[in-house]
Formats: sequence, C-alpha cells, structure tokens
Amino acid sequence: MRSGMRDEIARLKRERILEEARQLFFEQGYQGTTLDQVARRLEVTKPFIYSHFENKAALLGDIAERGTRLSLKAIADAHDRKGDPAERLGQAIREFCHVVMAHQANIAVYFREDKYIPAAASRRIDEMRAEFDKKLAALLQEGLEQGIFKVDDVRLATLAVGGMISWMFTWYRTGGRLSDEHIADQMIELVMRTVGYNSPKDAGQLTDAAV
Amino acid sequence: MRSGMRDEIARLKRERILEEARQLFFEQGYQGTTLDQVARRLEVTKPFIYSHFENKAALLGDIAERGTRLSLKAIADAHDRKGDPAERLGQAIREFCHVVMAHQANIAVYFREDKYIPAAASRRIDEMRAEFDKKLAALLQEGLEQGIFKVDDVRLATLAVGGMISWMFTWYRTGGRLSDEHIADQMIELVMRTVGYNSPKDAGQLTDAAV
DNA sequence: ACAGTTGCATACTTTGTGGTAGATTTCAAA
DNA sequence: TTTGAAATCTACCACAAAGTATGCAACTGT
Repeated sequence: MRSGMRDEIARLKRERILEEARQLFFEQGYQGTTLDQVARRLEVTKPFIYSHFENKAALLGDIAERGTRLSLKAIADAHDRKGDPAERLGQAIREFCHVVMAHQANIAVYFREDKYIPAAASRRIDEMRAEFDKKLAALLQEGLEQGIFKVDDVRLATLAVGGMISWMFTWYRTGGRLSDEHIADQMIELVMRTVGYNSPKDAGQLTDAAV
Repeated sequence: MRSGMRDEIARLKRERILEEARQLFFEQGYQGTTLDQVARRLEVTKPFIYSHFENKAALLGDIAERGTRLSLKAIADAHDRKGDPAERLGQAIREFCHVVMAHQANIAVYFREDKYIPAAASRRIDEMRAEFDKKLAALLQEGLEQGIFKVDDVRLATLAVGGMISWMFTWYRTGGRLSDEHIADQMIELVMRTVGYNSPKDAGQLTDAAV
C-alpha cells in the first residue's frame, strides 16, 4: 500500500469525524455534545477521534474555520473580478447565500460557539472575517464612487448587508417553501435595494412612483 | 418590616444575580461560566444563588426571555398604533435598534445559548418570536397594500429586515464610532430602502438618477 | 430580651466527560 | 507464515462543576 493512499484514507476519516461532529454540534451545541456521542455515530470509540484530532476543541476549530473560509471565498471571488460593481455585488451575494444554505451547520456552529474555538484557529478566522468585511465594503465603495449605489455610511451598510445574509443560518431549512435559487435571487434584490441601487428593470417604476 | 419590603429585597437580589450572570454568560458563554464565578462576582456563595433560582438553566431562561420580550415590545408598540405604515415601521425599527443596543447581552445570550434554555421558558420565547414576526410582517403587508412598499415576498423581507437589526448584537460596541441615535437613524434608512419605500425627501434624487 | 424563622455559608457528594495508558487487533511486506 | 508497525479498542483516571445537607447567624415579631 503506497503511503499516498494511507494519507488519503486518513483524510477521509478526518472528514467523516468532522461531518458527524458538525451535525451534532449544530443540533445540540458544542458543550451539549460528548465525544462519545460523536464516536457512537461513527460506530467507533473515543480514542479513534483522538488519533485524528488533538482534542475536542480542534474539531470545533476546523468546523468554524471551514465556514469562514467558504464565506470569504464567496465574497472574494466576486470582488477580485473586474467589471460592474452592481453585477459583482449581486454575484457575491448569490455565492454567499449558497454558502450559508449549503454550509449552514458550519456557519451556525461558528457564530454560536465562538468562545470555545482554540486561539490559533480563532486568529485565522478573525483575519478572514476582516478580509470579508474589507472586500464587501470595497464593493460598496466602488459602486458609490461610480454613483450607482447610495448609502450614507459604507461601514454600516456593509454590516447590514453581511448580517442580512449571515442571519439566514438562523431560519433557513433544507427543503423549505422556496428553492435555494429563489431565495438567493430574492436576497440579491433586497440587498440591491439596501445599497440604493436602482436596477435598470424597475428604474421606470421608481420614477413613476416618485413623481 | 412589612412583608412587601422583603419581596422587594428578594426581587432586587434576583436582579443582581441576573445582571452578573448575563454579563458573564455574554463574555464567556453559558457553559463557560460556573455558578461559583457568578457568586464570586456578587461576593456571595453558590447557595445564595440557589435560594433565588431553581438552577443554572433558570438564569439562562430569564435572561433570554427578557431579551425576547423587549424585542417583541419594540415591534408591537409601533405595530399596534394607527397611522402611516412607513412611519410606524420606522418607529418599530428605531425601538428595536435601541433594544438590541441597550440589551445586547440578553439578545446575544439568547441566540447563542438557545439549546440550553429550559423547555417552559423556551415555549414562551417561541411564542413571542412568532408574534414578533407576525407583527413585523403585518407592517410590511400594510405598506404593500397601500402601495408605498415594494417587496416580492413579505415573509422573506421580514426575515431580512429582522436579521439586519438582530445582527447588530454581533458588532455593536458601547461607546463606538457612532452614537446610538445615529446608528438607529441609519438602520431605519437602510430598512426603508430594503422594503422598497421611496421616502419623500430623496424621491427627487431617485428620479434624477433613474432618468 | 427571647423565640422562631429566614437566609446564607461551610463543606460535602455526585456525576459526567475530556482525556489517556496499555492491551489488542489488523494488515502490509518479506 | 511470520513479523513489525500502525490503528483502534478496553478500561480507566482526574477533575471540574452542578447541586445539597447541615448548621449558624441575623433578623422579625411578640
């Protein structure tokens, strides 16, 4: 057996552990979940987990870090592109929405269990969050400078928009009333309004309403 | 000593216990805080707490319940009034913002420690949240029917607006860059845009931008 | 001043759970 | 088949923290 395969198996096992831990942390809370429960779900015993992770907090750190990394990537990808800020903001929000919906447990666990994340992971997460805010704010700022967005305070608007989407982790349910695509479309619409963008399609309507 | 005074003293002691517990739960998490720590802060011992509360979870229940009750009241007061939906929504958001800022710890602890709230308190809280959503949604619906708001999905817009404000508990810092009043004003502005309201004051600007 | 009651501290028990030492199995390679 | 090492289990420990039995002290009312 090549050692490359062993690594691959080890990675797979880590993934399975994280998967069950994430679900249980999400459902019962971090402190409300015992490692024996996680082990039981995997049909293994506690030392199995300890042979793949330093300790319980390391699981939490990995779960939280992944959620943050994906959120950042969603915003960063759209930000780093060139082109119309409105287009790019829409894309950023769409991706972010999908991350929150697809990785709800990671995001929820991160925000709730913040306090128990190991210092090292916590530092990395803080950096990513700062980057997230910076890039989202930059998108708004660009739109402002081109005169297509209108907000009084970019920092506050960034927090408002970020919060509106992040908050989805509290109410989103898989297989709910609306499709993921539909939800993302709607949220984009709401965000665009929030930043004072008058989309070409209803600019006429707004004009009519205003006069 | 009249027995009325004894009750009053007992109530005061309960308040002090809740005050310290709330602060510690906020800073360190519910499970991250021991009752000995709470007692120490009050310069008493653990049995003092147990002579005023059933158990640790009862503290959490009271803290969370208060946060929810105040949030509901903010929205309900404005909702139950008569008059212009835009005016009343603005008022609702203003009050809600102030509740989140003034009672940040209650709100934060509630959302984070959800899982550990005793069933009885949890039921009461769920009812209040349902009422909160219902009244906020009703305000949006009213504005829609009068043609002064514009959203595709009232339910989703309600969640977005509620989330945008609730989320403040994650970033608000007492004595920060902006005054509470200023923050509330700004958030109202953002919410109004989100629900598609064209305030009289900048309707002209929007028209200019649109044509 | 005295009796009775309330309120709280001292000091203890109990339980749950994170973490680990050492035995045991599994499995690849010779 | 044998061997050695890696992986995993059995069985255990240590300890923290929730919750409590007991008694003392400080008030209250007579």
